[in-house]
Amino acid sequence: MPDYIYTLTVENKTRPMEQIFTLNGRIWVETASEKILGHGRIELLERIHQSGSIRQAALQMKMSYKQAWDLINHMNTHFKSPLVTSHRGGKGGGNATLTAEGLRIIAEFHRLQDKFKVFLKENSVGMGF
Amino acid sequence: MPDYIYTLTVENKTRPMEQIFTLNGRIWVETASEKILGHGRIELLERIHQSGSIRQAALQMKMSYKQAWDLINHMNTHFKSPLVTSHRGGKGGGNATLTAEGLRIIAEFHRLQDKFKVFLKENSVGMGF
DNA sequence: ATTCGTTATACTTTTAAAAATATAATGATA
DNA sequence: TATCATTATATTTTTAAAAGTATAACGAAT
Repeated sequence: MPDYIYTLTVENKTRPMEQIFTLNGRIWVETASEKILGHGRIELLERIHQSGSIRQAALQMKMSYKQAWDLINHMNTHFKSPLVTSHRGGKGGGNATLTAEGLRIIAEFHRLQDKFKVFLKENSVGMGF
Repeated sequence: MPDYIYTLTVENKTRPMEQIFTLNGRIWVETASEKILGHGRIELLERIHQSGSIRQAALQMKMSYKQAWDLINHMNTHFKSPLVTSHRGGKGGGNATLTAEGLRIIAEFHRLQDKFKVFLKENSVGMGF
């Protein structure tokens, strides 16, 4: 910087001059004791749907196969009927597909999620922060 | 159990017969890169307000003093003005009090939280799960 | 001046969650 | 019947977050 230019720095290191605060959040489905369904599980279901494989879905989400399997198993045993059916052996080594109930659950969650997005947007503007 | 009593168990271990699913969620305030304010921090502010002490607030929440201090410091440096002022030494060893801005932020967050509670209740009934 | 309980800060240890690893089971296909 | 990639499951290792520990600074009250 040439020495005939002078600057006055008003902001400081720890508190940037302009910060944009937004309202964000998460919704999920739970019982009295545990979480049943949320963001991550829905994405997992969707990736299983498009790949036909638990392993591929897990890889795409950088999640261990074990974790993916545990989540699916948990959902399958906590909804009235399973959301995912899987088979091992055969062509490709095995496969996993969504049940009609699984697809319905995804759609239902998206419906809620869309309403929630509207809520967040509406309440983000004019926040007193 | 006497042997003349017979029982028929219909539910199974992994899937209790009747499960009540409810919608739950959390909201918070964030910038593009980090969380600024949520549930826990609001509770911390409130407990500092009523106890006049960071240490007591932390103890009540079973949180380490360090964690409490870090959270407060983070808030103080990320809002336009500090939410908490603190002093060491003197009567009682030191103290912490909320600023007017701190009290305003609590009220503002509660306002949002109340609206969110309504949202959750409205969308919990008739959920397709 | 000494005591006291708290604030402020650095450093170490614990803990729980997630990932990684290992291995058996499976069934279509070549 | 040998191969293959995957499902299913147990066990071990890694990791990051939180808690715990230690210590200095502080100032009112005695």
